[in-house]
Amino acid sequence: MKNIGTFIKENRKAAGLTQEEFAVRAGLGLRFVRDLEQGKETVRMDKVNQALAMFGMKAVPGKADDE
Amino acid sequence: MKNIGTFIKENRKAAGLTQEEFAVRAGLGLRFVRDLEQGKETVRMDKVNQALAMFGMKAVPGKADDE
DNA sequence: GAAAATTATACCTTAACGGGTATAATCATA
DNA sequence: TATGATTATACCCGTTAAGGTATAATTTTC
Repeated sequence: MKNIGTFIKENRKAAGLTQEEFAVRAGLGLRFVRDLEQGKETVRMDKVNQALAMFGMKAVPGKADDE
Repeated sequence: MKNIGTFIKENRKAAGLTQEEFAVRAGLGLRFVRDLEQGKETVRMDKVNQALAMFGMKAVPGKADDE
């Protein structure tokens, strides 16, 4: 499974949303959405889950070596 | 899939480690390990991944409705 | 049951995340 | 190319996570 930032970026685009639109709808700050999609690792999990929830997902444990 | 805190708690116990031993081996603070296992949602993702890495895992997107 | 070990909760300090804003860079479209 | 839209990077500040320590509660072991 791809990393979470990539997942958000791809699904956001597939939904036809800009980062700004996505941030507003998810109730997140634009800066956070950008940091997340940019692969920042020190983000807060509650915010990450708030973003993933837009696609019916959440952060769960997965094999680390899955591409 | 269970939430991450539960995953850590169960696997840590299965490995026969106390929270303190686990914290030391993972290079994490004892307080963080406790907060994580207690279900604290505002933890930082890099620390969560540091804990999951002890079992070859990392945080990935998963279906939100999986029990 | 008692004692020891483990875990949970509370207080304090330091470092940094998240948010806002501004500016630069990149991409899309004509 | 030019123009606009979108995304990336940088700065400042308030809030808070993380870690340490101490104490209480819980669990385990005898």
